[in-house]
Amino acid sequence: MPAAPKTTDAEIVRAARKLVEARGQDGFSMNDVAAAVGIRAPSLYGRFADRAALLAAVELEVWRALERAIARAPRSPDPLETLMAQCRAYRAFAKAHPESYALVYDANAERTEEGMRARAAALAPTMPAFAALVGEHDALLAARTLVPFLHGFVSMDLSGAFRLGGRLDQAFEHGVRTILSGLGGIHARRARRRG
Amino acid sequence: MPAAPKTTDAEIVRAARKLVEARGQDGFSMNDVAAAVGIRAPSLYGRFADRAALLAAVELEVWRALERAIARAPRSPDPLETLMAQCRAYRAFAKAHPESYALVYDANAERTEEGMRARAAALAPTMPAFAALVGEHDALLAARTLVPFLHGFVSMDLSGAFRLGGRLDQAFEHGVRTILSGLGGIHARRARRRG
DNA sequence: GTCTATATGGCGATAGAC
DNA sequence: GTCTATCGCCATATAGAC
Repeated sequence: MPAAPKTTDAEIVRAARKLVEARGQDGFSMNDVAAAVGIRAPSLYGRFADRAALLAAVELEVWRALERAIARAPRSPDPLETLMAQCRAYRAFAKAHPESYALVYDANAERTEEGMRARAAALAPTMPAFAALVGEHDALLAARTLVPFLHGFVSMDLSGAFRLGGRLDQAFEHGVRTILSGLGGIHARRARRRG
Repeated sequence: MPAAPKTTDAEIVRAARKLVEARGQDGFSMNDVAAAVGIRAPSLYGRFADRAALLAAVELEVWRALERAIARAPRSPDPLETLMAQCRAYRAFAKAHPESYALVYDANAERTEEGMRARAAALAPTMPAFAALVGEHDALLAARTLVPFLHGFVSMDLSGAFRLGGRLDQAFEHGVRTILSGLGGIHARRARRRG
């Protein structure tokens, strides 16, 4: 009779994510994770191939959490206000879970197809507002301008690159509005050209 | 009579940077650095307090290299074209030295006053073009919108977040132009209001 | 300033019993 | 599925001689 399970994969991933958020993706060992769920390190290898596989599972959880955070942002009849609220939700998530956020954008992580899909899904809730603002035709292009700004802003913030003090919020709002304004202008010109 | 120096601090930093670029900031040990300059690991501690101090010295070198890369970008009578060229230089630098770039924006690194100054200096060569485009008064605000986009774009690129293939260059140019257009629009409106 | 020697301890991962 | 035991490795950092 085989040994009875003392835990579940989900609980292990949850524990690993907690450790990542507390001390960073290099700040925990397989031993730590095992101890957190009441088993020994070697037992983890029966469930996850290696440390990288466990970390990849954590990454998926983080993308899903970000997706929920964006989806929960308040909607408005004005797509611009909806997008602003979603941008704020994005930034708030990164500020609340800086290590998780750093994990999913780590340049040295191996890119899995599943991870890429989870990332796209996380940003999907913004697409209707983009479409309403600049039209279906330019929605993707618009996202490809605004999202890098979002990521850049929060990641510069997390890395301590800003010295703006209380004006950070203003700078963020200003940046988002500037970009949406630029997008709107281009959209208007294109629409005129298209007649 | 004390032992003669076999190397210099500058050579050590250069070797460390080469190792960072080859294998990432966690991909080398004090032993590796020492071996690369022909000494033993313990000898490094006579020159740098610890590993973090050596890494901080590498960071300074990277900022200076980025500054040179931006300063070398071709200028044009049109500030918009000057800024485009500087943005391309920024992106090219990050693509050419991805691990160095990741190092200087690492969220977990300790922020030194010297590092912050080096970062500001690296971006200083863009300020005249910003001022020419949107006026002295809005130059800083403009940089605080465009630079996060730059950083976000290249860092998403480096982390494999894009699946655009050859259209990456287009997306980059489009993003920069959209932002500059948004900035220009806001500047024009403000100038009208001011008088 | 550099050396040898070493303290000290962690890590990921595997073997094989139960 | 979990365990104990262990391999094999490499790390940062210090002590003290030259």
